Amino acid sequence: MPELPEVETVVRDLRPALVGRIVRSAAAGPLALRVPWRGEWAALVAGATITAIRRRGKWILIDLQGGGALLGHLGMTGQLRVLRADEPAESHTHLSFTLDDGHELRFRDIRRFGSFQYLAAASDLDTFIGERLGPEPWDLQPASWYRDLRSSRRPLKALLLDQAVVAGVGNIYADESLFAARLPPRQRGALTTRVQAERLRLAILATLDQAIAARGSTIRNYVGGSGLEGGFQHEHRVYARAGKACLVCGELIHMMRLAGRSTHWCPGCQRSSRVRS
DNA sequence: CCGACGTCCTGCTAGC
DNA sequence: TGCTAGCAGGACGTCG
Repeated sequence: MPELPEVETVVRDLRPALVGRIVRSAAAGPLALRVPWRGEWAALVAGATITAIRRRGKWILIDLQGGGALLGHLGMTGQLRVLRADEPAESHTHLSFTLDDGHELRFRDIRRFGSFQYLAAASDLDTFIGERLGPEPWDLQPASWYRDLRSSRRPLKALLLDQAVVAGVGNIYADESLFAARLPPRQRGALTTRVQAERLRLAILATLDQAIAARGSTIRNYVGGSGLEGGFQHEHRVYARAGKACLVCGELIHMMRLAGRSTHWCPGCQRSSRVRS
């Protein structure tokens, strides 16, 4: 479910409820997440003060006093919320962290593609993130971004989904960004011009900024850290609009399978630029 | 080495 | 109305 704007919304929602709180205890349900929660982590987390909560790509980092950290990923259906400890846990709640103010941080995940793990040192965190994630979209350097696109034969859609190329873009925002940049999802990275690369970079930033302002997109399960649904699904211009008229040119939005994901685009607006010999 | 594809899991719904 | 195949905001391992 959650891409960068949704994760950013969760983190912003949770920050005031978490920073400064002390974790009293941690408890896991019987079903394993993608990374199984280890029993010994509970003792390492208990008693620690939460000093920060931040986002990197689609990952959530909760820093603990003493250098440890919790590292979470929402997968497709993950929800991370702070609720009163006396509220009954919803179905599919797999992890609960009791806080010192009568609340609990709860991780709920229907499909269990998400994960939550404890890392003992900041260097572990840096290594974990470093070997998976490229730059945040706002940190992309035009020159290296252009070089990365040019050096690959993969379709632009596949490059946008690759977290090592740019961190945080997922299926919705890849399609919306390519539409905003007027580039066809199937275009090979190697055929991208400097002008197109810059158009795409700026389209990603604009799309993500708008989505964050709308608190992300709720298609099925997503809610923010306060339990609120997102609003950006009402502003999608191609995603889940197959068969409907393009809001810019009126042609029908198409859907195809690309890089293993459903891909939505407008054949009128996103034409391949002819390479002339 | 790179890129395409299958797999993990549950729930909802489009289409028969 | 009732059933079921197929699909869903992701990441990663494997295969060619």
